[in-house]
Amino acid sequence: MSLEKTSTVESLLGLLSQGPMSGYEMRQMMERSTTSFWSESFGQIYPALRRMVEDGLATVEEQSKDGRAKKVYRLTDAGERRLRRWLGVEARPQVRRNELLLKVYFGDRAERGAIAAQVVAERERCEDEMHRFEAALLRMEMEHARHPALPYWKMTVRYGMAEAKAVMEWCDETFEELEKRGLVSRARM
Amino acid sequence: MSLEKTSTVESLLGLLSQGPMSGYEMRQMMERSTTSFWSESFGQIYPALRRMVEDGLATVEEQSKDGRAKKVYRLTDAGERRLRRWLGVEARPQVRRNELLLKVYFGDRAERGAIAAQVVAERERCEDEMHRFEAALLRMEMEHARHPALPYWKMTVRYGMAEAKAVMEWCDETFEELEKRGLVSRARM
DNA sequence: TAGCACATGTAATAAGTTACATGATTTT
DNA sequence: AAAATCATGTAACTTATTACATGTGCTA
Repeated sequence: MSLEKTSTVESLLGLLSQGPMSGYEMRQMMERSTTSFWSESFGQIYPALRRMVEDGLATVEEQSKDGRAKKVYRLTDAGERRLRRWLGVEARPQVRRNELLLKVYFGDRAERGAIAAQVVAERERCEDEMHRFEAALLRMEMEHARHPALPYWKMTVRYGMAEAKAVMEWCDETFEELEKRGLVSRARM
Repeated sequence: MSLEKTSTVESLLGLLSQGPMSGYEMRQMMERSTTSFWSESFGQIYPALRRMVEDGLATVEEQSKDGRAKKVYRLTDAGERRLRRWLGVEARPQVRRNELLLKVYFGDRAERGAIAAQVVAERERCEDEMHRFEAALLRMEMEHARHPALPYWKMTVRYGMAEAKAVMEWCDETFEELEKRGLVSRARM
Protein backbone atom coordinates (compact mmCIF):
# COMPACT_ATOMS: atom_id res chain seq x y z
CA MET A 1 0.00 0.00 0.00
CA SER A 2 0.86 3.64 0.27
CA LEU A 3 4.55 3.55 1.20
CA GLU A 4 5.11 7.22 0.46
CA LYS A 5 6.23 9.55 3.16
CA THR A 6 4.07 12.41 1.96
CA SER A 7 0.49 12.95 0.95
CA THR A 8 0.73 14.57 -2.45
CA VAL A 9 -1.63 12.03 -4.01
CA GLU A 10 -4.06 12.24 -1.10
CA SER A 11 -4.21 16.02 -1.27
CA LEU A 12 -5.22 15.71 -4.93
CA LEU A 13 -7.77 13.01 -4.14
CA GLY A 14 -9.23 15.33 -1.56
CA LEU A 15 -9.59 18.16 -4.03
CA LEU A 16 -11.16 15.84 -6.60
CA SER A 17 -13.68 14.73 -3.98
CA GLN A 18 -15.08 18.26 -4.25
CA GLY A 19 -15.67 17.78 -7.96
CA PRO A 20 -13.84 17.09 -11.23
CA MET A 21 -11.11 19.52 -12.13
CA SER A 22 -7.81 20.00 -13.94
CA GLY A 23 -4.31 19.99 -12.49
CA TYR A 24 -4.09 23.72 -13.01
CA GLU A 25 -7.28 24.25 -11.05
CA MET A 26 -6.00 22.05 -8.22
CA ARG A 27 -2.97 24.27 -7.89
CA GLN A 28 -5.20 27.34 -7.81
CA MET A 29 -7.49 25.83 -5.20
CA MET A 30 -4.54 25.06 -2.96
CA GLU A 31 -3.22 28.57 -3.35
CA ARG A 32 -6.59 29.93 -2.33
CA SER A 33 -7.58 27.51 0.42
CA THR A 34 -4.84 25.37 1.92
CA THR A 35 -1.74 27.41 1.26
CA SER A 36 -1.12 28.06 4.96
CA PHE A 37 -0.73 24.35 5.70
CA TRP A 38 -0.39 22.58 2.37
CA SER A 39 0.69 23.30 -1.17
CA GLU A 40 2.06 21.42 -4.15
CA SER A 41 4.01 22.60 -7.18
CA PHE A 42 3.20 21.68 -10.77
CA GLY A 43 6.31 19.55 -10.76
CA GLN A 44 4.60 17.38 -8.16
CA ILE A 45 1.01 17.64 -9.36
CA TYR A 46 1.26 16.55 -13.00
CA PRO A 47 3.33 13.40 -12.45
CA ALA A 48 1.09 12.48 -9.47
CA LEU A 49 -2.03 12.81 -11.62
CA ARG A 50 -0.53 10.47 -14.21
CA ARG A 51 0.18 7.86 -11.51
CA MET A 52 -3.31 8.28 -10.06
CA VAL A 53 -4.88 7.45 -13.42
CA GLU A 54 -2.49 4.48 -13.83
CA ASP A 55 -3.53 3.23 -10.39
CA GLY A 56 -7.23 3.64 -11.14
CA LEU A 57 -7.77 6.33 -8.50
CA ALA A 58 -8.95 8.85 -11.08
CA THR A 59 -10.00 9.08 -14.71
CA VAL A 60 -9.12 11.78 -17.24
CA GLU A 61 -11.18 13.41 -19.88
CA GLU A 62 -9.70 15.78 -22.40
CA GLN A 63 -11.91 18.81 -22.78
CA SER A 64 -11.47 21.67 -25.18
CA LYS A 65 -13.32 24.70 -24.02
CA ASP A 66 -13.05 27.55 -26.53
CA GLY A 67 -10.21 25.79 -28.31
CA ARG A 68 -8.24 25.78 -25.05
CA ALA A 69 -7.49 22.17 -24.19
CA LYS A 70 -7.56 20.90 -20.64
CA LYS A 71 -7.59 17.57 -18.87
CA VAL A 72 -10.34 17.17 -16.35
CA TYR A 73 -9.77 14.53 -13.70
CA ARG A 74 -12.55 12.72 -11.89
CA LEU A 75 -12.37 10.59 -8.75
CA THR A 76 -13.14 6.87 -9.12
CA ASP A 77 -14.69 4.72 -6.38
CA ALA A 78 -11.24 3.32 -5.66
CA GLY A 79 -9.96 6.88 -5.28
CA GLU A 80 -12.79 7.75 -2.91
CA ARG A 81 -12.06 4.64 -0.82
CA ARG A 82 -8.38 5.42 -0.77
CA LEU A 83 -9.11 8.94 0.45
CA ARG A 84 -11.46 7.73 3.17
CA ARG A 85 -8.98 5.13 4.37
CA TRP A 86 -6.20 7.74 4.52
CA LEU A 87 -8.44 10.06 6.54
CA GLY A 88 -8.73 7.31 9.16
CA VAL A 89 -4.99 6.84 9.56
CA GLU A 90 -3.41 8.91 12.31
CA ALA A 91 -1.57 11.92 10.86
CA ARG A 92 2.19 11.76 11.14
CA PRO A 93 3.75 14.61 13.05
CA GLN A 94 5.51 16.85 10.59
CA VAL A 95 9.24 17.35 10.73
CA ARG A 96 9.68 20.83 12.09
CA ARG A 97 12.42 23.05 10.85
CA ASN A 98 12.19 26.52 12.23
CA GLU A 99 14.98 28.77 11.05
CA LEU A 100 13.89 31.57 13.37
CA LEU A 101 14.33 29.36 16.43
CA LEU A 102 17.69 28.15 15.15
CA LYS A 103 18.84 31.78 15.04
CA VAL A 104 17.41 32.50 18.47
CA TYR A 105 19.13 29.41 19.85
CA PHE A 106 22.50 30.75 18.70
CA GLY A 107 21.54 34.30 19.66
CA ASP A 108 24.51 34.53 21.98
CA ARG A 109 26.75 34.76 18.91
CA ALA A 110 24.72 37.46 17.17
CA GLU A 111 25.37 41.15 17.01
CA ARG A 112 23.50 43.31 19.48
CA GLY A 113 19.96 43.79 18.33
CA ALA A 114 20.03 41.08 15.69
CA ILE A 115 17.78 38.67 17.56
CA ALA A 116 15.39 41.42 18.61
CA ALA A 117 15.12 42.34 14.93
CA GLN A 118 14.27 38.72 14.09
CA VAL A 119 11.54 38.74 16.71
CA VAL A 120 10.09 42.01 15.43
CA ALA A 121 10.04 40.66 11.87
CA GLU A 122 8.32 37.48 13.02
CA ARG A 123 5.72 39.46 14.90
CA GLU A 124 4.94 41.36 11.70
CA ARG A 125 4.69 38.15 9.69
CA CYS A 126 2.18 36.82 12.21
CA GLU A 127 0.10 39.98 12.08
CA ASP A 128 -0.09 39.77 8.30
CA GLU A 129 -1.04 36.14 8.54
CA MET A 130 -3.72 36.87 11.10
CA HIS A 131 -5.30 39.41 8.77
CA ARG A 132 -5.28 36.88 5.96
CA PHE A 133 -6.94 34.31 8.22
CA GLU A 134 -9.62 36.78 9.28
CA ALA A 135 -10.32 37.61 5.66
CA ALA A 136 -10.40 33.91 4.75
CA LEU A 137 -12.95 33.21 7.46
CA LEU A 138 -15.23 35.98 6.24
CA ARG A 139 -14.87 34.96 2.62
CA MET A 140 -15.74 31.35 3.48
CA GLU A 141 -18.87 32.32 5.35
CA MET A 142 -19.98 34.51 2.46
CA GLU A 143 -19.17 32.28 -0.47
CA HIS A 144 -19.85 28.85 1.02
CA ALA A 145 -22.38 29.52 3.76
CA ARG A 146 -24.19 26.24 3.20
CA HIS A 147 -21.35 24.04 2.08
CA PRO A 148 -21.29 20.85 4.18
CA ALA A 149 -17.50 21.03 4.51
CA LEU A 150 -17.53 24.60 5.81
CA PRO A 151 -17.17 23.63 9.50
CA TYR A 152 -14.00 21.66 8.65
CA TRP A 153 -12.54 24.45 6.57
CA LYS A 154 -13.13 26.88 9.41
CA MET A 155 -11.34 24.55 11.81
CA THR A 156 -8.19 24.74 9.73
CA VAL A 157 -8.34 28.53 9.67
CA ARG A 158 -8.87 28.66 13.42
CA TYR A 159 -5.79 26.48 13.84
CA GLY A 160 -3.76 29.01 11.93
CA MET A 161 -5.20 31.84 13.99
CA ALA A 162 -4.48 30.07 17.27
CA GLU A 163 -0.91 29.44 16.21
CA ALA A 164 -0.36 32.97 14.93
CA LYS A 165 -1.73 34.43 18.16
CA ALA A 166 0.50 32.21 20.28
CA VAL A 167 3.59 33.13 18.29
CA MET A 168 2.68 36.83 18.50
CA GLU A 169 2.47 36.58 22.27
CA TRP A 170 5.80 34.76 22.34
CA CYS A 171 7.30 37.56 20.25
CA ASP A 172 6.10 40.21 22.70
CA GLU A 173 7.29 38.30 25.74
CA THR A 174 10.63 37.57 24.07
CA PHE A 175 11.15 41.14 22.92
CA GLU A 176 10.50 42.37 26.45
CA GLU A 177 13.00 39.90 27.84
CA LEU A 178 15.63 41.03 25.32
CA GLU A 179 14.90 44.65 26.17
CA LYS A 180 15.30 43.94 29.88
CA ARG A 181 18.71 42.47 29.13
CA GLY A 182 19.74 45.42 26.99
CA LEU A 183 19.82 43.27 23.86
CA VAL A 184 17.77 45.57 21.66
CA SER A 185 19.85 47.88 19.47
CA ARG A 186 19.17 51.60 19.86
CA ALA A 187 18.31 51.96 16.15
CA ARG A 188 15.42 49.58 16.60
CA MET A 189 13.93 51.13 19.72
CA MET B 1 27.75 33.45 -1.10
CA SER B 2 25.27 31.24 0.60
CA LEU B 3 22.87 30.26 -2.18
CA GLU B 4 21.49 27.28 -0.27
CA LYS B 5 17.85 27.12 0.65
CA THR B 6 18.52 25.54 4.03
CA SER B 7 20.76 26.16 6.98
CA THR B 8 22.47 22.83 7.51
CA VAL B 9 25.93 24.40 7.44
CA GLU B 10 24.84 27.25 9.70
CA SER B 11 23.39 24.89 12.27
CA LEU B 12 26.76 23.14 12.43
CA LEU B 13 28.61 26.45 12.65
CA GLY B 14 26.37 27.36 15.55
CA LEU B 15 27.16 24.16 17.41
CA LEU B 16 30.87 24.63 16.79
CA SER B 17 30.63 28.14 18.23
CA GLN B 18 29.97 26.40 21.55
CA GLY B 19 33.27 24.55 21.29
CA PRO B 20 35.14 22.03 19.11
CA MET B 21 33.39 18.74 18.55
CA SER B 22 32.91 15.81 16.18
CA GLY B 23 30.12 15.18 13.72
CA TYR B 24 28.75 12.46 15.93
CA GLU B 25 28.62 14.82 18.88
CA MET B 26 26.83 17.45 16.80
CA ARG B 27 24.11 14.95 16.02
CA GLN B 28 23.79 14.10 19.71
CA MET B 29 23.61 17.74 20.71
CA MET B 30 20.83 18.39 18.22
CA GLU B 31 18.91 15.37 19.49
CA ARG B 32 19.20 16.71 23.01
CA SER B 33 18.69 20.43 22.47
CA THR B 34 17.18 21.50 19.18
CA THR B 35 15.25 18.42 18.10
CA SER B 36 11.87 20.16 18.47
CA PHE B 37 12.76 22.75 15.84
CA TRP B 38 15.89 21.53 14.06
CA SER B 39 17.70 18.30 13.36
CA GLU B 40 20.09 16.92 10.81
CA SER B 41 20.88 13.35 9.78
CA PHE B 42 24.39 11.93 9.40
CA GLY B 43 23.78 11.86 5.69
CA GLN B 44 23.64 15.67 5.82
CA ILE B 45 26.18 16.30 8.55
CA TYR B 46 29.26 14.50 7.23
CA PRO B 47 29.19 15.88 3.69
CA ALA B 48 28.48 19.36 5.09
CA LEU B 49 31.49 19.16 7.41
CA ARG B 50 33.72 18.23 4.49
CA ARG B 51 32.48 21.27 2.55
CA MET B 52 32.94 23.51 5.58
CA VAL B 53 36.60 22.53 5.84
CA GLU B 54 37.05 23.03 2.08
CA ASP B 55 35.52 26.50 2.39
CA GLY B 56 37.71 27.42 5.35
CA LEU B 57 34.82 27.72 7.80
CA ALA B 58 36.23 25.02 10.07
CA THR B 59 39.38 22.99 10.62
CA VAL B 60 39.63 19.29 11.43
CA GLU B 61 41.93 17.49 13.76
CA GLU B 62 42.06 13.73 13.86
CA GLN B 63 42.12 12.57 17.45
CA SER B 64 42.49 9.01 18.67
CA LYS B 65 41.27 8.71 22.20
CA ASP B 66 41.85 5.17 23.53
CA GLY B 67 42.44 3.90 20.03
CA ARG B 68 38.99 5.15 18.99
CA ALA B 69 39.53 7.63 16.18
CA LYS B 70 37.45 10.73 15.81
CA LYS B 71 37.59 13.98 13.88
CA VAL B 72 37.23 17.08 15.96
CA TYR B 73 36.08 20.18 14.11
CA ARG B 74 36.90 23.72 15.19
CA LEU B 75 35.41 27.00 14.02
CA THR B 76 37.69 29.37 12.11
CA ASP B 77 37.37 33.16 12.16
CA ALA B 78 35.74 32.95 8.75
CA GLY B 79 33.29 30.44 10.17
CA GLU B 80 32.49 32.70 13.11
CA ARG B 81 31.95 35.65 10.75
CA ARG B 82 29.72 33.59 8.51
CA LEU B 83 27.62 32.53 11.48
CA ARG B 84 27.27 36.10 12.73
CA ARG B 85 26.31 37.36 9.30
CA TRP B 86 23.68 34.63 8.96
CA LEU B 87 22.22 35.53 12.36
CA GLY B 88 21.64 39.05 11.07
CA VAL B 89 19.70 37.95 7.99
CA GLU B 90 15.94 37.75 8.44
CA ALA B 91 14.79 34.16 8.89
CA ARG B 92 12.84 32.76 5.98
CA PRO B 93 9.36 31.56 6.86
CA GLN B 94 9.37 27.80 6.71
CA VAL B 95 7.20 25.94 4.27
CA ARG B 96 4.45 24.46 6.37
CA ARG B 97 3.03 21.08 5.64
CA ASN B 98 0.58 19.94 8.20
CA GLU B 99 -0.91 16.55 7.45
CA LEU B 100 -3.34 16.84 10.34
CA LEU B 101 -4.88 19.99 8.89
CA LEU B 102 -5.03 18.42 5.44
CA LYS B 103 -7.12 15.61 6.93
CA VAL B 104 -9.32 18.04 8.84
CA TYR B 105 -9.82 20.07 5.67
CA PHE B 106 -11.20 17.00 3.89
CA GLY B 107 -13.02 15.87 7.05
CA ASP B 108 -16.31 15.94 5.20
CA ARG B 109 -15.22 12.79 3.35
CA ALA B 110 -14.11 10.89 6.44
CA GLU B 111 -15.97 8.22 8.34
CA ARG B 112 -17.86 9.35 11.41
CA GLY B 113 -15.48 9.85 14.27
CA ALA B 114 -12.31 9.78 12.18
CA ILE B 115 -11.55 13.49 12.50
CA ALA B 116 -12.38 13.54 16.20
CA ALA B 117 -9.88 10.69 16.60
CA GLN B 118 -7.25 12.75 14.79
CA VAL B 119 -7.89 15.65 17.13
CA VAL B 120 -7.67 13.45 20.22
CA ALA B 121 -4.37 11.97 19.01
CA GLU B 122 -2.99 15.44 18.34
CA ARG B 123 -4.01 16.61 21.80
CA GLU B 124 -2.06 13.68 23.27
CA ARG B 125 1.00 14.45 21.16
CA CYS B 126 0.92 18.03 22.43
CA GLU B 127 0.64 16.93 26.03
CA ASP B 128 3.66 14.67 25.67
CA GLU B 129 5.55 17.47 24.03
CA MET B 130 4.62 19.90 26.77
CA HIS B 131 6.02 17.52 29.37
CA ARG B 132 9.25 17.23 27.44
CA PHE B 133 9.50 21.02 27.24
CA GLU B 134 8.92 21.37 30.97
CA ALA B 135 11.62 18.81 31.67
CA ALA B 136 13.97 20.54 29.23
CA LEU B 137 13.49 23.88 30.96
CA LEU B 138 14.30 22.38 34.35
CA ARG B 139 17.31 20.50 33.04
CA MET B 140 18.68 23.65 31.41
CA GLU B 141 18.37 25.68 34.60
CA MET B 142 20.11 22.93 36.57
CA GLU B 143 22.91 22.05 34.19
CA HIS B 144 23.64 25.43 32.60
CA ALA B 145 22.52 27.92 35.24
CA ARG B 146 25.29 30.39 34.39
CA HIS B 147 25.72 29.74 30.71
CA PRO B 148 25.53 33.04 28.81
CA ALA B 149 23.36 31.47 26.12
CA LEU B 150 20.81 30.13 28.61
CA PRO B 151 18.28 32.96 28.08
CA TYR B 152 18.25 32.23 24.34
CA TRP B 153 17.86 28.51 24.85
CA LYS B 154 14.94 29.12 27.16
CA MET B 155 13.29 31.33 24.57
CA THR B 156 13.23 28.46 22.09
CA VAL B 157 11.66 26.15 24.68
CA ARG B 158 9.05 28.75 25.56
CA TYR B 159 8.19 29.01 21.87
CA GLY B 160 7.52 25.28 21.81
CA MET B 161 5.40 25.54 24.93
CA ALA B 162 3.38 28.44 23.58
CA GLU B 163 2.70 26.55 20.38
CA ALA B 164 1.83 23.30 22.14
CA LYS B 165 -0.57 25.12 24.45
CA ALA B 166 -2.26 26.88 21.55
CA VAL B 167 -2.70 23.65 19.63
CA MET B 168 -4.06 21.90 22.73
CA GLU B 169 -6.66 24.61 23.13
CA TRP B 170 -7.53 24.32 19.45
CA CYS B 171 -7.95 20.56 19.93
CA ASP B 172 -10.37 21.06 22.82
CA GLU B 173 -12.38 23.69 20.99
CA THR B 174 -12.46 21.58 17.83
CA PHE B 175 -13.43 18.39 19.65
CA GLU B 176 -16.31 20.23 21.31
CA GLU B 177 -17.48 21.54 17.98
CA LEU B 178 -17.38 18.04 16.47
CA GLU B 179 -19.27 16.69 19.47
CA LYS B 180 -21.92 19.37 19.10
CA ARG B 181 -22.38 18.29 15.50
CA GLY B 182 -22.56 14.62 16.42
CA LEU B 183 -19.32 13.85 14.62
CA VAL B 184 -17.68 11.92 17.43
CA SER B 185 -18.10 8.15 17.14
CA ARG B 186 -19.71 6.44 20.13
CA ALA B 187 -16.69 4.15 20.65
CA ARG B 188 -14.54 7.18 21.29
CA MET B 189 -16.85 8.94 23.73
C1' DT C 1 29.97 -13.17 23.62
C1' DA C 2 26.26 -10.59 22.35
C1' DG C 3 24.65 -6.19 22.10
C1' DC C 4 24.94 -1.45 22.47
C1' DA C 5 27.12 3.04 22.09
C1' DC C 6 30.77 5.32 19.66
C1' DA C 7 32.33 6.87 15.15
C1' DT C 8 32.59 7.92 10.04
C1' DG C 9 31.09 7.65 5.81
C1' DT C 10 28.52 6.42 1.12
C1' DA C 11 24.76 4.91 -1.97
C1' DA C 12 20.17 4.60 -3.06
C1' DT C 13 16.12 6.63 -2.98
C1' DA C 14 12.59 9.99 -2.16
C1' DA C 15 10.75 14.41 -2.25
C1' DG C 16 10.42 18.89 -3.85
C1' DT C 17 11.33 23.39 -6.22
C1' DT C 18 12.56 26.01 -10.11
C1' DA C 19 13.32 26.93 -14.58
C1' DC C 20 12.35 25.95 -19.02
C1' DA C 21 9.53 24.75 -23.19
C1' DT C 22 5.33 25.31 -25.57
C1' DG C 23 1.25 27.38 -26.99
C1' DA C 24 -3.57 29.44 -26.62
C1' DT C 25 -6.57 33.20 -24.94
C1' DT C 26 -7.64 37.36 -22.59
C1' DT C 27 -6.73 41.77 -20.86
C1' DT C 28 -4.41 46.24 -20.85
C1' DA D 1 1.33 44.83 -29.34
C1' DA D 2 2.65 43.46 -24.98
C1' DA D 3 1.67 41.33 -20.81
C1' DA D 4 -0.90 38.42 -18.00
C1' DT D 5 -3.45 34.24 -17.36
C1' DC D 6 -4.68 29.64 -18.71
C1' DA D 7 -2.75 25.11 -19.41
C1' DT D 8 0.41 21.00 -19.51
C1' DG D 9 4.48 19.01 -19.00
C1' DT D 10 9.72 17.81 -18.40
C1' DA D 11 14.59 18.33 -16.89
C1' DA D 12 17.88 19.77 -13.81
C1' DC D 13 18.92 20.38 -9.49
C1' DT D 14 18.58 20.56 -4.39
C1' DT D 15 17.48 18.65 -0.21
C1' DA D 16 16.86 14.98 2.93
C1' DT D 17 16.21 10.37 4.86
C1' DT D 18 17.35 5.63 5.19
C1' DA D 19 19.94 1.79 4.76
C1' DC D 20 24.15 -0.09 4.40
C1' DA D 21 29.18 -0.81 5.24
C1' DT D 22 32.83 -0.80 8.46
C1' DG D 23 35.16 -0.99 12.65
C1' DT D 24 36.26 -0.04 17.94
C1' DG D 25 35.37 -0.29 22.86
C1' DC D 26 32.53 -1.05 26.77
C1' DT D 27 29.10 -3.49 29.41
C1' DA D 28 25.74 -7.11 30.83
